[in-house]
Amino acid sequence: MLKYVPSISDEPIHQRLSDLFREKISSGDWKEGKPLPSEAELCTQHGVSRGTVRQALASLRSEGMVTGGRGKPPVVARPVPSQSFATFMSFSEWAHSLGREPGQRTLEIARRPADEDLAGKMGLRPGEPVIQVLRLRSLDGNPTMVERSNFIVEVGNALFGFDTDSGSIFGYLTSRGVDLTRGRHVIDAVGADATDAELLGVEPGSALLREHRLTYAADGRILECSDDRYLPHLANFVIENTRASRAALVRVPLVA
Amino acid sequence: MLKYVPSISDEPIHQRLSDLFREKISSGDWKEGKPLPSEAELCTQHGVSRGTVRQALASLRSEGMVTGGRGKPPVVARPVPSQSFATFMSFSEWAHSLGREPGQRTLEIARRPADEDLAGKMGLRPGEPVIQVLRLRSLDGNPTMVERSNFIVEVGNALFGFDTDSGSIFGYLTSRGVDLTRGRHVIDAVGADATDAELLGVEPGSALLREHRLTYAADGRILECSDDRYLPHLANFVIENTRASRAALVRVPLVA
DNA sequence: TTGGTGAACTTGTTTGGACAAGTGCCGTTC
DNA sequence: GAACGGCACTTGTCCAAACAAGTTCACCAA
Repeated sequence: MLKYVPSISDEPIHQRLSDLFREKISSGDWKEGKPLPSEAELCTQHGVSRGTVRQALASLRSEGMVTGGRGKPPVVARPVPSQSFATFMSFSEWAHSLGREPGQRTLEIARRPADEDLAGKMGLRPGEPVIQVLRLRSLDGNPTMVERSNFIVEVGNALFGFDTDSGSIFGYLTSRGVDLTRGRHVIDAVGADATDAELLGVEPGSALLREHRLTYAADGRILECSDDRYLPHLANFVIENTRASRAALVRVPLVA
Repeated sequence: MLKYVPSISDEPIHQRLSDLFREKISSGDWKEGKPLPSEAELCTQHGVSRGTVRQALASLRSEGMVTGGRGKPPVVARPVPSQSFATFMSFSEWAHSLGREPGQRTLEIARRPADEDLAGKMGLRPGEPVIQVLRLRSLDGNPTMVERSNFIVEVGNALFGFDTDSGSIFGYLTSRGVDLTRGRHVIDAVGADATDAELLGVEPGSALLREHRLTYAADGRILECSDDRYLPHLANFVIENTRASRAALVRVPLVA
């Protein structure tokens, strides 16, 4: 088997391929609604076996970017790629991926005991200390989101050595070796409280889009619990699902 | 290869396996946080090859129900399975899957020309007629959501022969052969207007969670455009993502 | 007791082959 | 010209094998 470029990267082939395919789609090289090359063609083009090509395509399928069926060639369904873990977890990463400039103004960073509600969510004993950060995030200078984050001490203490006005907490923590691996996001709506209203420049009680997030480490510990409130006319959430592929999104009821 | 039960079903093996695994998890047979049997064990248990078992597990992985890594046994990450297409698309299906009783009161069903905004969203010419349905949906008798649906005439006309107070429009349409295959959902927040406020029993301007949906046919035509507004303390949306698996959810900005 | 080595086991990656099932096209036939 | 049949091509499914890479745990040595 002949490899044209003996890649330096140690990423598995199927992952490099799916990244390549994603890029071909987002760059418009493979156009929406148009069929992409057959599996056999992709095999010979990249010098890999069909299993590997299928593995790469399966990744795109599960994201809803590609559809297709038996006999029919696969078709580009959605030109907008789904977002990587980092892009979805980090406001800064997200902004950069859009070519926008993220901004942040830290209003408070404090260490205080968790109240009962927060302790319950984070699996701590009530009164155990957490590091709380309150920031106003902006896109190209426009206030967009109020971010309230709570970190466990072990993680949060590292933040006192970081200028939270300088950029991404997510990026800083990962560069420090904190292994954020999983996020659980609950999306609902909430009326702006006095703080939200003042920071975002809206009337108190205005509808805000809230993303309530729990961030887990690889071993299952909860590292962070946050409450992000977006101006709904500046950002929202999109999901696609099809009969063939289940969406990872779930609509849940809340018991009264 | 020996099959214990030569199944009558013509579903592919990997799909039957993934359904079985999903059921084992939701029934508590495989408990959250506990490792599940090794791939080799599952192979011998079900008399299939490793590739097939991995294909079944990949399905669960992409839904975030199972995690794992090289060397480590796969672990049940989330006991709540993701929702099928029907469960996520249909309020009635959703309620039933939770063991709750869905309710609906039709306030209006009308045929009128689409305004410019709606026509743009649905890819129609302004003034082309659509069928509009306004319903109040409830869970166990409690008002939960205001549903505003717009159907293209071809689909909507079938609704005049259906009692929209009797149950699921989604279910009725699919039973009539309408091929709803894809949904695009935009989630944001909105203040309650006068109608919402009265129906849901809240103050005008209260924050509501809005799901704005476009439903597509297999050939890509838009069949339905809806605006569902939930009481945020009664229902919301949850998504999980990990470093390994991209989520199908995307956070998008709105240009000012 | 502690530390390190290594074997056994696990999952991840990749290849190759075979068959089933669906689509599209071309040519034949009526 | 239209309908039919068959062929080429495509994707879906399934199997078997081999190696790479990480984890776990028992065993042995210091």
